[in-house]
Amino acid sequence: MVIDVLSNILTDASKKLGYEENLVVIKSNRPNLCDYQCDGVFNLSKKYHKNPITIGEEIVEQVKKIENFNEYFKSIELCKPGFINIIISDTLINKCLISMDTNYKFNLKMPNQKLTYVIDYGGPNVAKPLHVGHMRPAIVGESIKRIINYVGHNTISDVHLGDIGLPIGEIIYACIKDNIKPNEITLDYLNKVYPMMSNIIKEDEEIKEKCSTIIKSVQERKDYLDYWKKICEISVQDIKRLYKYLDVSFDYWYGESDAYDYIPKVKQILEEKNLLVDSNGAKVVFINEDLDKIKHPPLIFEKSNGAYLYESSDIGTIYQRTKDFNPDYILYVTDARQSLHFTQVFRVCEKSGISKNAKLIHLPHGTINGLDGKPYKTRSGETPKLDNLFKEVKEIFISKKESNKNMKENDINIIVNSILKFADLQNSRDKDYIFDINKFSDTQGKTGPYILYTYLRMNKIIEKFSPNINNLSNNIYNNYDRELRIGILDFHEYIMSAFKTFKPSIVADYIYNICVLMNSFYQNNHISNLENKEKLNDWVSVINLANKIIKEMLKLLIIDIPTEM
RNA sequence: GCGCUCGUAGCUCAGCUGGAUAGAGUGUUUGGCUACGAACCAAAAGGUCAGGGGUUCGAAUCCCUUCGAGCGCACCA
Repeated sequence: MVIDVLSNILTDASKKLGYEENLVVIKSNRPNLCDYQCDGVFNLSKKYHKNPITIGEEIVEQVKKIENFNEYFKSIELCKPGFINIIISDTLINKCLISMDTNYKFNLKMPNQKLTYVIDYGGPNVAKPLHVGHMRPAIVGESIKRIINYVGHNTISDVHLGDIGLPIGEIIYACIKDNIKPNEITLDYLNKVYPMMSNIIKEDEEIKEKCSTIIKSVQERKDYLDYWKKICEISVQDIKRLYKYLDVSFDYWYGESDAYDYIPKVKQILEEKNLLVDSNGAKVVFINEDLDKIKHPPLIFEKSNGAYLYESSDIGTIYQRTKDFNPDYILYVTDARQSLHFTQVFRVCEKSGISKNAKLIHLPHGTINGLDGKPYKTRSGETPKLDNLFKEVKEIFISKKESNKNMKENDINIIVNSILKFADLQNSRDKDYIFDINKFSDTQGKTGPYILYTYLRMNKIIEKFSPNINNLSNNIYNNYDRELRIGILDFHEYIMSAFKTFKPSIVADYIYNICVLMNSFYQNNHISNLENKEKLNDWVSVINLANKIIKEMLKLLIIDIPTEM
């Protein structure tokens, strides 16, 4: 908002001087010198073969000539090699604050055209119990979905269950061997049997072949369907329970199995386009383009035994999504290790026209590793379960303070959620990280509880005085005050940047910055016993606006606010 | 072998479409609750941005290269 205003003023000034280039203003990286800076003079200097100091001074002089200069600027000057340093006026700051507080979504500009984003995240396999590694794609995906919605676009979310792969075959095999009937299957049994089968299969090719045959009959809807349905039912129930705890929700609970209905159609399209090639008995699609510098391996569409793989079902899913939803984008939030897979799938869809107008984007997230730096593996059987994680963090939190023992159950759950989510979402989504229970139960410093604590302590004052932003005066009283007000104005850049990069960590950064500024302001200015009523209303209004923003931004990180803590 | 990702403070990480003196948290040291919530605030110390070269007015950021780490490469998902 402020950045746009300033950029426009500077660009206008340079155009008046005959320079054809947009000047971009950014937040200052030398806050002791100025609020905002413009580095564009160097480009102009190169383009017009003039000394940057000369050009910079021309532009500064031109800006000083504008009408109402004082409404926008406290000062503008050229520094050393050619930076334009800007200190904005208190009037501008306060005007922006009022317009943020009184407009929809803090005066965030809504897009001219509403686009549709299909977003695929979560993707748990119904055969395997949820472990701590499943939390990441779930909350990263959910957060990205909420950010896209917030900036004004449509989203359609699909959990895309892994419900028809080899692991299910393994479980059905085990059921038959253990003489367990479909209605006798329990969650405990499922949790136990998969790691066991997984180990057996590694050693025994013959059993693996049998499991493979079983799942093929399921894929063809020929046999074992009662087992399959029961396993899915039990597992999905538990997955829903855990997602509910995380407040992660989906518009569709489709699975890979739903894509199987579209595989014949997809196969037909690929055949018509002559893309399907026989290779060692399997049917594959070669995806290399002439211009490629690197060789991509072909995608296997159909196994030599006639069964399909998740490559095939993913293509089927894209066919279904473009047909049913006609999206502008399809986003996949999955582990970074799948990036080759998606390169292959996307290329096949683009080559064959199956993806229509939809842009296909893989948003990889890093792997969650154990303390040894290696990814958790379900098959080892040692992976910490999600349930245990919740329980452990909760216990640690309660033990932190005597008074925590008396907190309401719901408040504790909210805070535990904030601990987990803020710890996770403040990391760049595409980097691996080491899962450390101590890190995940921290309540001091850059953590969820710090944010919530800040919000609640500010809220006490706000409730006491019911501020009115429309009566905001033109004054700013000290540096703590000014830094807070300017910090709030960063809102639009942060939210748009989070949207453009699909990175929740940028939202987390903004929230944290505001909280730091508020705490600093709070601790260095005493508010509630001010005798100057105008000053009192000014300060409480600013805090109130900040708190309103924090509340909405926390929603984007799937974090609620407790009644007390 | 081919490819992808990465290497920033003791530890965990921001910053990467190039900008001025590289930032947080944590840990360490110190100060602050008879003023609105100390899960807080104020301050100090802590860096050859893995090494080397290049591009340029300017490089943690872009290019090349060496070293180191992780991951992926045909019928698992």
